[in-house]
Amino acid sequence: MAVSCPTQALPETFAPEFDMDNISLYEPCDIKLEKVSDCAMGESDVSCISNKTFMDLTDSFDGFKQEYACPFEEKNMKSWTEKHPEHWNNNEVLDWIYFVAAENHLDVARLRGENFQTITGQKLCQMTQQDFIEKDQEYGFYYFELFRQIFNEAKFTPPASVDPTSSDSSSLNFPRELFSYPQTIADIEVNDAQTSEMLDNNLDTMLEIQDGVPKVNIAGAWYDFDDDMDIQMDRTDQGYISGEAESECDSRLPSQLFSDEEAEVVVKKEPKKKTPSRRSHGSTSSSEGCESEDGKSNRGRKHGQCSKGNHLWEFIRDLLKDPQLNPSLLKWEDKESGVFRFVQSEAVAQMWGRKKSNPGMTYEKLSRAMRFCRSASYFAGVPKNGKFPKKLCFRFGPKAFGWKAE
DNA sequence: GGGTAATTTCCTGTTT
DNA sequence: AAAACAGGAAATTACC
Repeated sequence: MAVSCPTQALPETFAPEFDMDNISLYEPCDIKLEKVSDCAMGESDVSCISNKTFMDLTDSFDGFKQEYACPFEEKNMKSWTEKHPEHWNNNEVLDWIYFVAAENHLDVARLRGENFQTITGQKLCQMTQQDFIEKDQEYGFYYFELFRQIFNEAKFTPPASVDPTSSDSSSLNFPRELFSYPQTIADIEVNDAQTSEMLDNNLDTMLEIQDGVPKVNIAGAWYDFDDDMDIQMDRTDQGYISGEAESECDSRLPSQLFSDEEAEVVVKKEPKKKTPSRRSHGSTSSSEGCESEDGKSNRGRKHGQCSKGNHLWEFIRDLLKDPQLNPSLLKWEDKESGVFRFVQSEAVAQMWGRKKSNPGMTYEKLSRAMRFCRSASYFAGVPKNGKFPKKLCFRFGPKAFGWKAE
């Protein structure tokens, strides 16, 4: 790969600190369209940023629209594609990190996604190249460049310019080249030989289109990749909100929380106080404070999160069998007895979430599912003989198979 | 439509 | 103190 010296010095940071008070997320329809790229990153001012509330996703994605027409028409898009990166919450940042990794065939075993776990979009905007590299020595530079591109080149338009009833629903499709690398990795002006070598090495084929369906390869098994694109969001749901409005129920994505109709109301509302105790055993009270608009609880699996024959223990087994992921992501503690340990627990959870079309997946939830699998004998208790770490360790149980076989 | 399996989500309390 | 563990409860979807 050709490595060229930067022709232009990168800005120290993406942008100066923004004055959030001046950033209006719900501008009226007569806002004029303005390209973010018109104001160079690093010298941007608030007036330049403040009008950009919604990515203009209408142009230059015909190929992408065709390729992903079905998933996007029937299903939904990721909430981070609907906001300026500055407004991403930490879940959206993490979702973007892993989306980019999948799109660009990065080696997730070496990606330190968990280091971005608490980073919000606003924080990301303020991070220097060095900050990115500190978060992820291998891919930090790459993500820095990518994020800078998104920030500089993303185009925004006010929400009203997108008609939710329009038959051209594909206009909501996100600009793939803004979130994956546009042409080739070589386009990044890499001045670090190690980084460039690393990027070269990570273009192994993990993603393929099979029968028109994108598939990702984990441990030799192909998993549907179109599922990864699913977000539980209504077609008409174009919510894009400020971070402050997201506190009603942390686990729900903003896009799941707000429809067009309710968005305006919600942002005016006082943030709902959390009920002190929700451990009521009554039949209806358990979901108070966290109900969707139809009054139903947010609990339980959403559409598209079905198992489809791919169970959690199988997914874990397949990860362990993948030399690219084992031992970086998770590793055997004692293969003979089936004891393994999560090395990057949140990264595994993110991968599981991607597989299940569930961007809200966390290690906490994954581990709860693991404990259910344990009670169902797919996993078993780890021997408490002091031989194994007390945390993040699990063991395959009598109902699991195929983990020992080569 | 009912029952069941396999989660997902949320929670409180405990242990490391 | 924070992270991880434990497990109850309720909810959902897929499948039989």
